[in-house]
Amino acid sequence: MSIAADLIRGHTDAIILAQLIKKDSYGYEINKVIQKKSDGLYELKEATLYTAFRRLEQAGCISSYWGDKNVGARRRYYAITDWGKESYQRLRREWDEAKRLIDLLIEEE
Amino acid sequence: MSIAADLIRGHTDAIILAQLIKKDSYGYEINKVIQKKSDGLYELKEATLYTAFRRLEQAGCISSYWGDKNVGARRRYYAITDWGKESYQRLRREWDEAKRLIDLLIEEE
DNA sequence: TCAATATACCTCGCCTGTCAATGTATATTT
DNA sequence: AAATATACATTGACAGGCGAGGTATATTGA
Repeated sequence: MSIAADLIRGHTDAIILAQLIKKDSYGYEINKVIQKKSDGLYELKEATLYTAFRRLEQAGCISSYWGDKNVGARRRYYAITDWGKESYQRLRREWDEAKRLIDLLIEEE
Repeated sequence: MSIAADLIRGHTDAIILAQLIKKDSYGYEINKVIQKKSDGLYELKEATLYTAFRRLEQAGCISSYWGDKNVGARRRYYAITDWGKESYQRLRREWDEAKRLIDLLIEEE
């Protein structure tokens, strides 16, 4: 990973929710998709990822269930809730606003 | 302030340096300019602001000097260094990259 | 006149998100 | 049989942000 991770800080939840809107998924897979999407520039650290899952579940944004144990290592699948979808939309709006604001404030006048 | 401050996290230094590129300034003034520019949507908390000054001075990005005591309360002025200008340019490039990446990762496909 | 407000700086301690390190277990590949 | 990939999880430390508290001077308005 080469991008300044500090700048992505705070967007972890939105990134995860964005994946779960498409389909239920599990930690390892979500991270692989993110790495691929970002062309290897970014990845969620495992500790960060699983911390985020706990936080999102705690907040009622996602729910989890164990996948079929018959294939490979056990997987904990996550599904986005209605509240999670609302939260995702809110986070997107906040990102648009923050982006506009930061652009405004760091420009060289 | 109404914008999610967590999303601005990590941009404090860039925001301050952007102001100091234009002219030497001091904490209180910088904060007022930011509030005005953002139309009251954002302000740096004092603790955040002064912590950032220490950090930036420590890093050699800015230098400071006391202003004329004859008018009003004493002011500590800050000036951006050559290294600070380089850092600012780097932070801007990193922001452009981070922005692109976040847009990519939080989009609904 | 004098109380309130504005200007201006500073620090302490807590909170939160991130992450390196470490651990567990199974499946596949060599 | 060993190495690698898949998959999840926790602990402890770190860094940035910030609420709360403090100091001091200047201006304004009742």
